[in-house]
Amino acid sequence: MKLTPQRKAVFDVILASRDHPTAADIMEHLRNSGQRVSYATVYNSLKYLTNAQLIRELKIGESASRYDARMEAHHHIVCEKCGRVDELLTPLPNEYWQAVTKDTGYDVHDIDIVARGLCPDCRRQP
Amino acid sequence: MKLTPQRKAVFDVILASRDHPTAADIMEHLRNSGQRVSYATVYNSLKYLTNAQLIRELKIGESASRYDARMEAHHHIVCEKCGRVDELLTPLPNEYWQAVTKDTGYDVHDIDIVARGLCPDCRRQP
DNA sequence: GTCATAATCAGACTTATTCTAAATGACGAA
DNA sequence: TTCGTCATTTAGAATAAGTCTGATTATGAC
Repeated sequence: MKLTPQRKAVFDVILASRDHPTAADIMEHLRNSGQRVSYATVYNSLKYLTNAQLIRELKIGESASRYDARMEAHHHIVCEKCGRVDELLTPLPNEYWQAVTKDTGYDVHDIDIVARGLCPDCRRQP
Repeated sequence: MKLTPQRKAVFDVILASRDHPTAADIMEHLRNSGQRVSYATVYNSLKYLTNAQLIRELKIGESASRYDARMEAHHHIVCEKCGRVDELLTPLPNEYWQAVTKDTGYDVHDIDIVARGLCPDCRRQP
């Protein structure tokens, strides 16, 4: 009694979407495809899926969190013009981790990167 | 008619605080020091100061934005236990910028890093 | 089938932030 | 000075994202 139909439905929406949908996007998608879900369930599902490591939550400085079903280590890049969020697969060099540990004295668990700029499409149209 | 007394007061609070205060922290600080300000003014001031490049806004995945009066290029590291936010001065190597540009096709304007881990104080007390 | 527990639901609530409309203040022109 | 204009401040209403509540509805174990 874990991956309920609602949770699976939420997961499927995230998997299918190539963008990184927000809770509201997911709600809209589910409603449009004729499923009746409550907001509480969507958020519950997102939390469950995050704990289950099936998705991850992205907080990239917008008001609403986005969700990503790609679980391999990666970062994100946001277009400042059209708002689209792409995967950023460029890995951070190991020396950077080491330098952070050394410079801050922290036990570093995780380093998150959000780049910003103009996406290829928006570069073309000024 | 620009850097009004209220805006200066907000700026001074951020300058004086070694932590990175939220709007609510700033409000509290001002009220405690006997100044009557409205929330709208605090937010207006924060926006003005940000535009004037006197402070910057930090969105590090918490619900509330924090504000930082240190303007030189730098990043942040958050303690997962006590929540404190420290400066992360370790610069990102130039090759990383180049690699991001190459890998994504974006015109990269800015790369933001938020590291997470255990601060030196919290490492000591398990 | 019965029971305990977990998940769902609608809607109320909270928190951070923005908006609104009225009041205040600063400055330049007459 | 007095006026008019326009930016700023204010209190409180409005919004947006997310969480909580209490009642209802599955689900699986027995």
